[in-house]
Amino acid sequence: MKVLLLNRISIYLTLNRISDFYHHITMAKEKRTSIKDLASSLGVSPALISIVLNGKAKQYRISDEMVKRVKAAAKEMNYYPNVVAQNLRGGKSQLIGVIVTDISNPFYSTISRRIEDRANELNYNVLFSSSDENLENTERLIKVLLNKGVDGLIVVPCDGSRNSIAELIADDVPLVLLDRNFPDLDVKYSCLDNFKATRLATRHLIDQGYENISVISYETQMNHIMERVAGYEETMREAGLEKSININRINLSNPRSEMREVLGHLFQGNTEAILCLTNMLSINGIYCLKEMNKKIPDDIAFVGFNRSDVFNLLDSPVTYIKQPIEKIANEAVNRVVDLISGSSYAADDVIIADPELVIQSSTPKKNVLTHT
Amino acid sequence: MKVLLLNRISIYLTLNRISDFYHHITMAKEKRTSIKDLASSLGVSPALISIVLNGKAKQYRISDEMVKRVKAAAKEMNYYPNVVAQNLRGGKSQLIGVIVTDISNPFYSTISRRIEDRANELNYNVLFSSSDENLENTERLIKVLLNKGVDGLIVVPCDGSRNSIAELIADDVPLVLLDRNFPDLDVKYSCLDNFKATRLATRHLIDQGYENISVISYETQMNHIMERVAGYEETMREAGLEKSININRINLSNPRSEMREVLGHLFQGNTEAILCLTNMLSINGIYCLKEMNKKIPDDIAFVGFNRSDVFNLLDSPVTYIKQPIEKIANEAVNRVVDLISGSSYAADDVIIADPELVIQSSTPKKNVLTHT
DNA sequence: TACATATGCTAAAACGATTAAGTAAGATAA
DNA sequence: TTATCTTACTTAATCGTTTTAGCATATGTA
Repeated sequence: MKVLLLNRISIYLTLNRISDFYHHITMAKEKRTSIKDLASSLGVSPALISIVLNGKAKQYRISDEMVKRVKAAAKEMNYYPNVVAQNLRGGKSQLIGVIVTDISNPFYSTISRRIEDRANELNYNVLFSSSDENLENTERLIKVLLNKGVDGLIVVPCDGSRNSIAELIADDVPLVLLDRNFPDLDVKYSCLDNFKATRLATRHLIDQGYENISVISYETQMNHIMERVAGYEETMREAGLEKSININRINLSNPRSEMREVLGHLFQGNTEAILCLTNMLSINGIYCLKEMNKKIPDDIAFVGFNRSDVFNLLDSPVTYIKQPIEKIANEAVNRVVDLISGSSYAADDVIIADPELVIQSSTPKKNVLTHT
Repeated sequence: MKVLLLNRISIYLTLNRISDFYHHITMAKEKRTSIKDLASSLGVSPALISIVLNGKAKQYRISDEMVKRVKAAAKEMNYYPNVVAQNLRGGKSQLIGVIVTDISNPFYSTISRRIEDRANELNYNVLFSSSDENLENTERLIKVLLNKGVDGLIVVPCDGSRNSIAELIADDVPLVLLDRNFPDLDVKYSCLDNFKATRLATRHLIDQGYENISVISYETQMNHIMERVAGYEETMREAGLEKSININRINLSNPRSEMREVLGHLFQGNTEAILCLTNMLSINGIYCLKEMNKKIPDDIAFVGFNRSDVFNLLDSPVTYIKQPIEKIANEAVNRVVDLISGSSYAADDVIIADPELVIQSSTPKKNVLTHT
C-alpha cells in the first residue's frame, strides 16, 4: 500500500520533496489510539472514556446515550488500552510468570502448553522462563518477572531455593509451586503424589515376583525426589524386602557416564528390576542398557518415569509412571489466579495429583521368565 | 518474621486490635524504593537521580561528588528502576511476542528455549503462545500479543496466514517469521534452507546407490514444505531419476492411519528408501514400520527430519537432516530486536540457515546389502 | 565594571490510564 | 423561595521515570 501510494504521488515530486514525503509518511504513522484521542474526538474528558470502557458507567451515572457513543468511537478508532500504563497505575498486568527448569524438557514443555491454554482461558498471558535448576538463575528470574509486573508466579523451585520462596510468601506475592514443594513452608503447590507414584511402581514389581529392585535417582535435597525414594523404601519394607533396598544416586553434571557406572554395578549384583525416578534418568538408562547390550526385560525389568516416545519404541515397551499433567497444570493456574483475584477456580488449596502406572511388557511376571 | 512479631505483640492486644495491627503490617509492607525516595533522602531533585543512574552525569555536568553520593544511596536503599514506568515513559515494553504452532512440540520447545535465552541476553522477555497450525488462533494471538504491548513479534506462520502477515507488515509491526516464510512478501525471516536440506538427503541416498526414493510429506501450501519437495524433485531429476519421483502426502488429521496406508502402498511398489519431510512424520513412520515388522535398513532405508531420541534408539540409528536451531533462533531474535530498536545484531536481513546431514546406519551403501 | 561563559543543579511536562472528589444544572421537596 | 437531591459529567492527582528548558551562582574576559 505504502509503496503504491509513494509511486503514484512521487511522479509529481522533485527528489527533494520525495524525502519530505517519506518523512511525512513516517511521521503520520498512525500512532495507537489513546484515551485522550477518544476524549478529544468526542469532546469529553478522558475520565469519562475510562469509566465507560471499564464498565463503571452505572456507578458514575453516565448516560446510556454517552455510553453508546464512547463504545462506538472506541471500536471505530480501534482503541485498545495500553497495558503498560494500566500496569503502572497500579492495576494488574494480567500476566503470570512461570519459571520451569527448562522449557525444552518435554515434561515441562507439555506442562507449559497446558499452563498457557488454561491461562488464556482465564484471560491471562504467561511469561515463561527457564532456571536450569540453578539457584542464582531462579532468583534473578523471580526479580525480572516481578519487575515486569506479573500478577503472580508459578515456580518449579530448584534445589536450595527454599529461602527465596519463603521470601516471596512473606512478601505476599501470589505464588504456586509446581511439580515440587517445600513441606515446611506454608505455600500453595500443585504436584504429583510422588510417594504414591513409586509405591505403585514398587508394588507392581513386587507383585510381578521381583525381589531385588534397585532405584536410580539423583543427588538432591528436593522433596519430590525424597518422596519418591520414600515410596519405594516403605513399600519394600512392608513387603519384608528391606534387605534388598538399593538406591543409586547419579550426579547430574555427567549423567551418561555415571549411569554406565551405576548399571555396571547393578549387573554385578543381583538386581532384577530397575526403577528410574525421573524421565531423564529413564531415557539415559535405556540408552546405556542398549549400549551394554542388555535386553529389557530378558536381562532386567524396567520401570520409567513420565511418558516418552522412546519407551514405546522398544521391543518390549516400557512400564512407566504417568503424571496427570493436565490436572497439575490446570490447578496451578487456577490456584494462582485465585490468589491474584480472589476467585475460586481451584478445586483445593493444594493439589496432590494421583499417579497412574502404565503397565507394559518391560515388567512381565518374573516366574514366566525364570521358571519356564 | 511477620508471624513472630505478631505473636509477641498480640499479647497486649484485644482481638479487635489484632486486625488493626494486621492492617498496619499490610500497609507498612516496605514499599519499593523509587527515584523520589532517593531524591528526598539526598535532598535533591528526582531528575538528578535519573540522570546519574542513567550514566548521563557528564552530559548534565553533575559533580563527581554528587554522582558518588547518589550511587551510594541507590545501593544502600536497594533501588532498582521500575521497568513498567520506564516502559510507559519510553513507549517500549521490552517484550517480544512469539507464536509457534505448539510449544510442546520438541522442535519448537527447543527453539523457544534458545529464543528465551537470546532475548534475555538482549534484555527482552518473551511471551510464548501456540497456534496449533490454526489460522483463527494465529490471528487471535497476534491481537492478544499486540494488546499486551509487545515491541515485536516472532511468528511461525500457519497455512493461510499470508494476509494476516501482510497486514502486520503494512502496519510496520516489527516482525520476523520463523521456520517458514512467504517468498512473495517483503518480510524478514529466519529459516532453514529447506531446498538444500532435501537436496542433501536425496543426494546422499543416490550416492549410496538407491534409485527408488519416496518422499512422505503432508498436505499444505506452506512454502517450507514445497521447498523440501522441490529439493527432492530437482535432485532426482538431475540424477536422471525423474521416473522414480514419488511423493506421498498425508493428511494431518489422522497421521498414524494414513501413514500405515502410505507405507503399505510403498511396500507394494519398489521403494528402496523413504525420506520423511518432518519430524512428526519421521517418528510416525518409524512407529508404523515397527508395527509392520519392517526393519530399517534391511527392508528399507530411511532418512528423518530433525533430531529425535527415537532415531538413536533403533538398532540402526537413523540418518537425519539437522537444523541449526541455535542459529535460526538467535537470528530471529537478533532481527526482531534490530527492527525494534535500530540496533544491528543480526548477521543478515534474512536468514537461510544451512542444514546438516547426520549420516547414521539407516542409509547404508545399497550394494553392500543387495550384492553380498 | 560589564558581559559572556561555565557549572551544577531544578522545574515541569510527558507517557496513558484510573479514580476520589468536585461541580454545574436541573428536578424535587419543604 | 430556598434547600436538598439527582444527574451527568469534569478536575486533578497519581503511578515512576525521563528529558527539555531554564535558573542561579561562580568564573573568566575585555
